[in-house]
Amino acid sequence: MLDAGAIKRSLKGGGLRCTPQRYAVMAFLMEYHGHPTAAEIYKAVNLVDPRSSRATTYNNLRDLVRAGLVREVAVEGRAARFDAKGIRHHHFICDRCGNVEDLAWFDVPRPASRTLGKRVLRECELIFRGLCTKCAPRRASR
Amino acid sequence: MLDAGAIKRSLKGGGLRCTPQRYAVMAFLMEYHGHPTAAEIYKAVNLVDPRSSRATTYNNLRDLVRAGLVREVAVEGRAARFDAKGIRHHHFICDRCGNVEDLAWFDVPRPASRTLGKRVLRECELIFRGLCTKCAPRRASR
DNA sequence: ATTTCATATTAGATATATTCCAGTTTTATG
DNA sequence: CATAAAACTGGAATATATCTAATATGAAAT
Ligand SMILES: [Mn+2]
Ligand SMILES: [Mn+2]
Ligand SMILES: [Zn+2]
Ligand SMILES: [Zn+2]
Repeated sequence: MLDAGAIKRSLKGGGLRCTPQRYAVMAFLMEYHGHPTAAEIYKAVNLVDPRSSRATTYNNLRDLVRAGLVREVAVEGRAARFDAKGIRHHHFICDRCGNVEDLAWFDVPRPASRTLGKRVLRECELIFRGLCTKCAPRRASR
Repeated sequence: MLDAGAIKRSLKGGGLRCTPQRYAVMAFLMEYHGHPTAAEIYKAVNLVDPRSSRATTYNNLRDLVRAGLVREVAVEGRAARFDAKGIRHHHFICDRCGNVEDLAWFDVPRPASRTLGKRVLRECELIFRGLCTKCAPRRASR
């Protein structure tokens, strides 16, 4: 479905104006199941009107990440990838093709408060690495 | 101390020739306690002879990561950072200054093999985020 | 409905990070 | 020492992301 009112409200909640360009980025991330790069998002939202510039796409992604609505996943050597922070989940990143996949959430033990010291903990991110379903067999058979 | 023979052996073990440039990168990462960028490593190893080119520094870091001797930490929007894979540990990355800090290792539960499916799991990486000791107080008092 | 202005958008330039290239040098082996 | 695979080099090229400054717009207040 994709409730337009809900998106609008969540933008407002994050202190962000609801502009067509920003709405388009958020809506795209919410309905697209995957982890697109900024370039892919830019392209996708521009398939439909109105046109959004590259700078605006980057600006909006930055703002949405700051507002806690979107997560940015840094992948070594490649462009950053994004997903809407819907249900909590972990990630699996393929060594070979770089694909980012969702894994069901499970709780992660926090570090002992002694080891944290004066640091302020906001969140934790658990990334599993290896070969994805598509890459695993061909690597094994080589 | 930094055992030259040990470094040489670990390079050979990873199927890598021991060249002065590659040795310098590995030795630097082993004695330096921190998470330098490729540019910082390039600069550091060139303070002493022999001179290493930028391309070679990148090539060697890539090879060392592939050989499992070095870990690459991707930080969103910034240059990748590297550390020698000595003792297992987790990372804490500061939201504000981007600094990467080591946290004592503790075991992380693996995802159920049912959820992994045909994926081949190699390792897991746990990253904690928030404000580092230096950034925490000033943010709190603002 | 109109005014207002902080916020957002734009195209293009710029900055930063990383990889590629093709010719030369070096390492490790026998 | 001869050999061949691997590694090195500087510079060009590519990829990614941010900046700039002029213009436009959302939404709150009238
Ligand atoms: Mn995800
Ligand atoms: Mn580390
Ligand atoms: Zn894959
Ligand atoms: Zn900090």
